[in-house]
Amino acid sequence: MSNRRTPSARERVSLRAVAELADVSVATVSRVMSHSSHPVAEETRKRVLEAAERLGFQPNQLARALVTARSQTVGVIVHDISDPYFGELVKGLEDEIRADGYRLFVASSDRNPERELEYLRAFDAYQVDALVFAASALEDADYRREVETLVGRFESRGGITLVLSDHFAAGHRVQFDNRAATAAMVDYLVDRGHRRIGFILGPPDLTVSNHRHEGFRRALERRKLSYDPALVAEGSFSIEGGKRAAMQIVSAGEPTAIFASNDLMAIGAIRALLDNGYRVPEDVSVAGFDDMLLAEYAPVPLTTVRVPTYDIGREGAILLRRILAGEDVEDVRLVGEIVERRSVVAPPA
Amino acid sequence: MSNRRTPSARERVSLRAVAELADVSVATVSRVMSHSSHPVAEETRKRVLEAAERLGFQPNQLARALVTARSQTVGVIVHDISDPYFGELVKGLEDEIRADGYRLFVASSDRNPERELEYLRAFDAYQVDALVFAASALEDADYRREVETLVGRFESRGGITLVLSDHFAAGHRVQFDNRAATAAMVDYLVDRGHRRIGFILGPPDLTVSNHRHEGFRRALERRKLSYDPALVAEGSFSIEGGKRAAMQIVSAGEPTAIFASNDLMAIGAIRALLDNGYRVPEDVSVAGFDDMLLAEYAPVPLTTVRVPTYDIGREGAILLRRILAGEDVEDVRLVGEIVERRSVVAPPA
DNA sequence: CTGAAAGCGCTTACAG
DNA sequence: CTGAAAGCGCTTACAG
Repeated sequence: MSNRRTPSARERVSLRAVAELADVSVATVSRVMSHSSHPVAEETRKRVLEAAERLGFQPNQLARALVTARSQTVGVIVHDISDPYFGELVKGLEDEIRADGYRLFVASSDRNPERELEYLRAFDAYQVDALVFAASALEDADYRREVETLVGRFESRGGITLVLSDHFAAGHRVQFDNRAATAAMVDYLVDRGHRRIGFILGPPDLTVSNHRHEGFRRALERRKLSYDPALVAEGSFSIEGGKRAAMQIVSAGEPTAIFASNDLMAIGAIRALLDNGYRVPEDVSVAGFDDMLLAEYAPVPLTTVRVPTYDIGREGAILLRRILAGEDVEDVRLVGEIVERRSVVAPPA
Repeated sequence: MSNRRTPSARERVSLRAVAELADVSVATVSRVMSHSSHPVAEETRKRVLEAAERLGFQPNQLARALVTARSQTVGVIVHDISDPYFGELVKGLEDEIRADGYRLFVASSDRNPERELEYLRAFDAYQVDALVFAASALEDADYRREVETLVGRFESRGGITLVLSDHFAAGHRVQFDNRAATAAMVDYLVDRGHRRIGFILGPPDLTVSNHRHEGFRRALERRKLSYDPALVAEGSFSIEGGKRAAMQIVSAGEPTAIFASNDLMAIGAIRALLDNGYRVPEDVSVAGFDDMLLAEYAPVPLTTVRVPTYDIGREGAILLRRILAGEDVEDVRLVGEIVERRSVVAPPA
């Protein structure tokens, strides 16, 4: 009488249990639970539903995915999920794709090629229906080669790939022209009278950093301003990096404005400048890039380039839905705009 | 000669293909690919590995999970992945659990009971090995009942549940005492001479909001200060909410300090106060809660309660690893501390 | 409208 | 050390 059944017995309620209780075949249960178009008598359907309810039946998606070859999952690669840029993008993606029944794997590469590749392989192994590159490409030859063959295999299996960043991977894309947006901010600064403009670079091994850098150089050229290496420093897209880079530029180059290629670095720059006795924007103007949620609440409200992060995610999800529905789609192009706040004014006389 | 094989043919490389190429059974291939302890001759292993390499074989995790009843995935529920609080927590979790081969599903409930339940059911359907409640419980009777039965079913199936927030769900937990930490900040304020302290509440349907509110009331009581409803307003854990609440409190209650129950609201409060001609902290002090990355870079560097968000995630992952390894574990307790910056001083004379 | 059966891609006793 | 076979929990032609 004792021990016939341990209390910790793993009870997995399967189609079969429901079928037995409802006294029908598993095929029939499957049809009603998966909302198949195959006809089922109303009375039968009711019995099945009741049995499923009573047993607390939850169809096993792994089994379903295995046979249908559709997992209803998507894998998204970000650099760092604690970076608000990626949080907002993923939120946009999730908000839009949720209703279609897709679930998200999210993975932070930490800009480490090995790590990103490991995640890409894992996503492939989990048979995600789509691979999303929310993170910029890394500039590394081995990485490039590996990504190309992985994505190639993935697509030959019927997977779809979506690029939401400056990444070389072949696939559908939501484009944001980082070069043009960077150049637009340089124009804005020059138009206000700045001639000595410092620039804080992102990590050099990121494609997006290089694109923004190119935008900066080209705009300078177009405006007949020379590119002075003393005015350029690396800030690794972080607050601390922004602080260091700003102090370096200010002590070596006497800029009237500093343009940080993301908001985190701009915020660091403002803080460092303020703490070292510079007035912002009176002594030196500071501009950012991204317009993250908190840009408005920086030590000085930040004038920056708005990247529609949430919408990039959202438009990506819309694209995905249409592709999965078999539609022919075109890439989407999103543009930036300059948000004027208080961190930029004309240079001191 | 044409059309024998469309270029888009879905080529899924399976164990069987590798077995054929290596001229062994699928059992043998399985053993080498899954690093089984079952012995395989060195020469055979080599042949299998080569064949797998040549074909670009990637084991199908869905199939593996189906038979082993271990998916190597965990599902985490947050309120909003674009909120840095959750981003940091998820990062801590991911950084630590990654090496064990676990992958993360992440889902934002938007504090909507239906939505959270939908995600919980989905995670169950995907056979996650663990369910992680990173988000506080919602105060809703139906929600409570449903969560309890879902979690019950999940655990009876052998799933493990991990609670990293103020949530009633039964399971292993990493605890942070929100009541005590809130009370500590009240003590800090009172010790500096404040008697009229405003309080900005989080959303009332969140357990964590209520716990912080309780901490506030109790500390007041302990310090023999009365609870004045004119000094309390709701701010929904958002910047905008913090702005509104701060102005409401300041115009109705003449506080010398405002304690916002999260940093986002504190930042909103500071900005609103500043923009309305109040000096912070000279006219009114402002304290926050969380110590998010950007708290130091608020319009006035924020004095706040540090919640070890990243570590909560990290400790959760460590707990998870030990549980999955079959160890007996105890809940973890993490404590807050007050981080003094520039937004709090003694009240004006 | 219903069901028996094959099969998705793996793992794992069991036998040799 | 190797393999044949059953089975994980589903779906889906196929037959009736």
